[in-house]
Amino acid sequence: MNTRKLCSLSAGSRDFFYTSLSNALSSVTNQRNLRRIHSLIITLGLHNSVLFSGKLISKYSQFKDPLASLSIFGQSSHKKNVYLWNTIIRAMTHNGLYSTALDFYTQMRELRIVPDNYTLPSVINSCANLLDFETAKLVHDHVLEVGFGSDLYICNALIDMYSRLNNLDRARNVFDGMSKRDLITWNSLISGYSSNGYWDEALEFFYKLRMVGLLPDCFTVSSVLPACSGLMEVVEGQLIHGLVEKIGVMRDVIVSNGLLSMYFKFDKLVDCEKVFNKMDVRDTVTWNTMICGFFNSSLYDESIRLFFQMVHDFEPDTITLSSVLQACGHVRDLKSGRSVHDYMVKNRYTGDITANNLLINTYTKCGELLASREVFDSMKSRDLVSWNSMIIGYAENEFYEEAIELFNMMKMELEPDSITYVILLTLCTQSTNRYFATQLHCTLLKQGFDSIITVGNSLIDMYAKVGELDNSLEQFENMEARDVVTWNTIIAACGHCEDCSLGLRMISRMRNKGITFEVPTLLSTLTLCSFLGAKRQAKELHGCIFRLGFESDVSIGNAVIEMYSKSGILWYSMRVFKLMKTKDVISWTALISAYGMYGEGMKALKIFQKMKKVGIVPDHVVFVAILFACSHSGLVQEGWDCFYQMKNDYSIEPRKEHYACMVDLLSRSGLLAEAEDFILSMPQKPDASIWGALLSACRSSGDIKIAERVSKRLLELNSDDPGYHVLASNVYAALGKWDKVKMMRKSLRARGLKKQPGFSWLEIQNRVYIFGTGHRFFEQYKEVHDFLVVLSDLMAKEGYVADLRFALHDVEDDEKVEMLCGHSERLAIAFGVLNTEPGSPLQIMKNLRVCGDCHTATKYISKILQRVILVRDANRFHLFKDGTCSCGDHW
DNA sequence: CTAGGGTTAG
Repeated sequence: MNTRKLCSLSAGSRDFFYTSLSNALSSVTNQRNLRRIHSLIITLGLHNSVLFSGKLISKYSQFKDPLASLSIFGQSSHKKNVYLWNTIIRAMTHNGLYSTALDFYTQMRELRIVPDNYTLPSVINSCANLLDFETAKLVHDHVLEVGFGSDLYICNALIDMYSRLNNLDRARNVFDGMSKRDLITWNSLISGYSSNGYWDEALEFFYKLRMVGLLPDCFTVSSVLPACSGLMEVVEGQLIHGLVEKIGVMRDVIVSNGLLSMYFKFDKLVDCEKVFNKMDVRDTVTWNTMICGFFNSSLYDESIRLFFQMVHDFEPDTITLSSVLQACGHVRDLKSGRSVHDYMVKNRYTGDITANNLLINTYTKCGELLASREVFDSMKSRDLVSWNSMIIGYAENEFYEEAIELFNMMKMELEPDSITYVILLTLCTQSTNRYFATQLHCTLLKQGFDSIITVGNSLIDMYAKVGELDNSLEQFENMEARDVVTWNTIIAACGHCEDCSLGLRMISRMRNKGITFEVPTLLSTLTLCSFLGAKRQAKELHGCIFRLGFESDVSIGNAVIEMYSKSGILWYSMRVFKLMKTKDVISWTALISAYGMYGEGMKALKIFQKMKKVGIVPDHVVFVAILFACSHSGLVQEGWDCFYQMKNDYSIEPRKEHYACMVDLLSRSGLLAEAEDFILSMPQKPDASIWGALLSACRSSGDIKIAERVSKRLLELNSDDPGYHVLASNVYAALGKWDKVKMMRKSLRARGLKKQPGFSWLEIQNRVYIFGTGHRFFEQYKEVHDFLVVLSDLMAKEGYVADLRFALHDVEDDEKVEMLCGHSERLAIAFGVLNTEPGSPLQIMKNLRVCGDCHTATKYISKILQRVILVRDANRFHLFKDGTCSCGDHW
């Protein structure tokens, strides 16, 4: 029928069409038909009717066309009534235009029109979505004012609103004031408690609900399940699971997803599988929960496998992709990572920033930096995380300059955040670019990032790791706010810089502030105690660990093993190792290192065999320990075996530490030429630590020719570590080339590099006494000096001749002897002998390596005085007994 | 119900 015909109809017929149109409007199912009816209404001139305007407004809003609704409302301005106002408010809320809805509500109030009980829930809902607490209170007052205070729907909406505004007291008040409640009332309150983390209350009301005889539905259950997880109430969770099966909401996907998530939180993977297999309807969230759950349970391969199973008949979303990419990165599964990437490209998922950021991350972890960069460059828009991820990629793969370059590029596009600075400060601890560290510190000060605690913590750590404890300390003292990590970091800093007394002071300051010790606190404290090597302190700390209940922590156990071994009680290390319930590769490494330090290479090898037998896969660190052990026991063949085993059986590329150990092993065993060839065959450029290892061995073996050649190489590297300069300068001193020595001293001073001063210390009756080389001002100095003179005579009679090559100054020979006698370890030994019972063992600690002459002298002293002397130097233990040393001169 | 970057520790 055409329009013309319609217009010429009689009044009765018009009534008929009026009703038909109204019915058609109510039952319209798509937007196209709605538009047709709309134009018909206009043609018929019925658009001024309040009824049709209202119906059109709500229909357009149903089909998500709020602009159409708005224009109809605007056009009928001359005769708006309550009905239209209500309709437009509901329409706006329904389409998420909450502030517009509230504007209409305000206008309505100004016109003194009261919304009906169907519209007020919409108004309340808008307040909730806008998180507008002030308006929320006004609306609530208005509700009470107009007498809707006990309306079920309105009260339900109010509870929901206050829950979302995180004001559970008000939600609870509304709940308590209601005379009639339905399941939605209960669900709103329970979900409010649950989503705001009030687990106890959520469970409490769940039980109350059951007591009043109501049957929970899928919404109730999915609200209360997180509360079970949150409270770690596995039994409650299982009970609810049982209930769910009984009342039959099991078929609901949301409920099953909730059960899955709960069982994953309790690590009940078997139950997860059961629930998953029972589900006949699954959705994307189901798969995401599975993939993410396996990831969180460290079953990365399983989560990758599930992804490829999922894509057969399900479309993943960006959350799925993010989860699976994380898993790929974790296990460095480049192949799967690439497949996921391919999938993303083929299915046009490449616009998601998060997924791309994770792609960068995955490729980075697999060492595929070019691929990371390709993703980074291909991104249409990048956020902070993109830049930070790419910088981390460069930093983790030791491309420090590239990381810095990217940071400079980043600054042109957007403001770095505190995390960027933390990343770069961490980079500074590894890179040797000290200039950049200063620059970075200045920039972050200018931007005010020094007030962010994590940045401050990273500054403390950075300065300590480049050896500038003073700067760490200054940063620490200047901080206005500190957290537990700050304290842990400053204590660790003292450990890195070997300042025990400062470390111990920091620990007591921390305790006085009432800050709770954490695992890292104790780990740092253990490191300090290991360095100190004092038996009493070591045992006290171990007791403290028991009292605090940290004894079962694996990393703590590992550090305790190290502490006892470095304190000269290897037996305790073994006992702690045996008592540990779980041991990781680090525990075994700690024990192997311990035996290595005592020169027990064969035992270390046996432990290594046992470790492999119980199924622990060796990592690169344990190979450092085993090579170190071989080198300190002169086990050349065994060392080579391990070196090749590492490459061939475990595909671990040797790092410079491994090369340094091998060079050490070869050169200590007198194979200097072989060691030099080995260095020249290295795939990487040998650094100072490698040449340094050869040089120190040359010195003890007395091969001056190679020594001079190696010194030259070492100096060419121009390392910042003063130790190597001192080593080279000692070679020239031994050669008598004093001009060169002087020149080097000068250049060291000019560059501000200071040789670490030598210190020795020992513990007598719970007190630690420290001696520095050439120290004269301590109690009993005269007695010690006189005793050393007497001792020299006795030693001379036994055949001792001072090895003047170890006196490092250009002075007369008798003065050189005098200087050697002033070496800190000799002072400590003499002091120890004078202050302990004759015949009792002595234990001396030294921060540097023991000098050759002192080593010989100590052998004589142990024989003449019949004392067992245990000396721990920077590298290992020497047990002097009756004129010999346990190191067999391999040191 | 599910998602991305950082500090302390061998």
